Amino acid sequence: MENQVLVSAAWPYANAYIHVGNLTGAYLPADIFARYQRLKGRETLFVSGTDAHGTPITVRADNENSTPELVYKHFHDSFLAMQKKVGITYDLFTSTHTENHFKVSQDIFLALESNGYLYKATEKQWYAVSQQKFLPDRYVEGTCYLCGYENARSDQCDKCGSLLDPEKLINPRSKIDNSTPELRETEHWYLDLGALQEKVVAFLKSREDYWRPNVVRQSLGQILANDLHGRAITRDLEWGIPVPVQDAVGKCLYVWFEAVIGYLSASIEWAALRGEPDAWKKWWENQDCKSYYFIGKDNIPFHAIIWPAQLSGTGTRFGFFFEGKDNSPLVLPYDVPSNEFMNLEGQKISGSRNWAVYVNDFLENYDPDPLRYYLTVNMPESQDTDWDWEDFLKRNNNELVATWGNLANRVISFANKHWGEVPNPGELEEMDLALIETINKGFESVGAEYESVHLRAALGETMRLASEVNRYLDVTAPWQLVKTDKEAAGRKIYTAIQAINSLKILFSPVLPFTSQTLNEILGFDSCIFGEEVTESISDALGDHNVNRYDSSKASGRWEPQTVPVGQKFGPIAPLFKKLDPDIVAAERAKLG
RNA sequence: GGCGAGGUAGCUCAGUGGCAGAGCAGGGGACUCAUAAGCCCUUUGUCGUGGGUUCAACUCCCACCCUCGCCA
Repeated sequence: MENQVLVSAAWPYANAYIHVGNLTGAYLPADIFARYQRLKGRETLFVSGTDAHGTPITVRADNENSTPELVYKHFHDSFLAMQKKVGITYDLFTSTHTENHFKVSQDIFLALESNGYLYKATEKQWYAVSQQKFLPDRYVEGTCYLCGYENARSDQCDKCGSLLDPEKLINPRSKIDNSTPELRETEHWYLDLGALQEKVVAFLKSREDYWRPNVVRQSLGQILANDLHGRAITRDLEWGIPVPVQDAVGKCLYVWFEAVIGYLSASIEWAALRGEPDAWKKWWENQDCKSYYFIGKDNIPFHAIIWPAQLSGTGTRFGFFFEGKDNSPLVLPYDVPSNEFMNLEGQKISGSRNWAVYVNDFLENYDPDPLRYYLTVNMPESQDTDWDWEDFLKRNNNELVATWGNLANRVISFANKHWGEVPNPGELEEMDLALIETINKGFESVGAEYESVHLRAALGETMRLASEVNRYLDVTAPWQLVKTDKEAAGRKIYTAIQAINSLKILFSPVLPFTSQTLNEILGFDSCIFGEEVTESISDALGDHNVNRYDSSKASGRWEPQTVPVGQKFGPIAPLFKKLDPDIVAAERAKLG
């Protein structure tokens, strides 16, 4: 079986904090999937980073009297902190504002150009004479030529919702100094998507049978209905990656073009940081490697159409520019398991209306595993779902605490009270062997769900197995047996402990923190997973902080587990907290 | 306007050409190791609307309505 798996998650944009919808849309499913792959023993590379460039960041910097670099770093650092707290274990989480990413992006540009997939064209853009520079569309406001709204952006009217042709805007004015801009011609590079259409369609069709229908059907339908057309990949901007051509003064790569290249550049940076600069090729030049892109539905066209087009168009020329010799073709996405959206209390999540639950805020008051549990059990895998505080409370108290946390607690407390260690079972009986067999089979049944990226189903199956153990206890009633036949009672408790010990691994992709706690309660000093570490890296662009996954102590394996007879327990404590119903009203009051 | 997703139990959501499902909520019961948790039993549905294909449609086809997204 193939052994390399590339797991990647969408690159968060550096002008907003991460909320629960972002987390469940892309970062959490990617992490759960990566953890599962690591437990399976596959060589897993899980990368992402901050999307640092583009106009919205420049706008924010101007509004805050700051600089784009400071704005991006502020949010980037908040992402790094969030990831550690909620347990998103990237092998590398970097940013697009690195020397490495600049070079890789520029080399992809050059490779596409060398293969004939770029062309130049002239268009008209608003130019601020007062500042002697071109203005991005959203820097220009004026009167909407469709509805007459006076504060429309040049590319979109917020009043009537229409996308606008910037050139037709009435009474244009610069948002910077209210001066009147003029239209000037400017030359830009275009990616010739039309010439790549055939490759993209073939790519999508070859994956049609196993991709989620909302991803592949929309993409194919869109292309077949409208055909792909050339798309500008450069802008007149200062904050971004310079176009690697002599006469391209003041021009940068458009963010949509360079951000997706981050998947490749982050893999290359990861290899370099590891001291094995060619190691990334095991994932990118190895056609047996399966690459998964976890994204929200807003990102589907970029990952299902444009990124495959960029990779196809690059062919073997990237290596030529990057290191002086042609590369083997780069691996196209194996799957793009896009999620839909999570709403909040029935309404769309919106930062500007304060209708959001931010991950960092949530973790001030609650633990990460209950968050991961609720977001997984309610993950928008096939349609939009809703975050509802009352539902969160109930699922925490009635499912996570009651079924799984209580199971672990009741068994271990009972064992500790009567034996003070894992009891000797004597000879196991049919019922005991049957339970162990049921749980052991879980590594296949739950694993099968993970293999096909059905995370909700995987968790549901795991919970069902936990219920099996609760049922076993109820039937065997060791609390009665212990009064008459202590060895028989020990046999039941020994069996339940073995089951719980395996469930610890089965739950661990979703609940890594409490699985580790349980590991220690059961008397082990090993670590199931590695650890996320923040480091500062210096390059020609300055410093950037990254998160890296240190797997040196990770020893968890996706296989049936055994606790030795006589093993002493660690400090015993409940895995989860039961929450007070009052939090529902309190949390709802914070919204809006 | 074009493309696509969704409309299933009070709630959140699975599912499928062959007797409508899970969890939660509601009702009843036996137990007591455990975070008053767990276990057993149990009620509820015009499967968006109207047609069609079929021995059989929630499922396939057509039209329509509603919600959401993408593109123009």
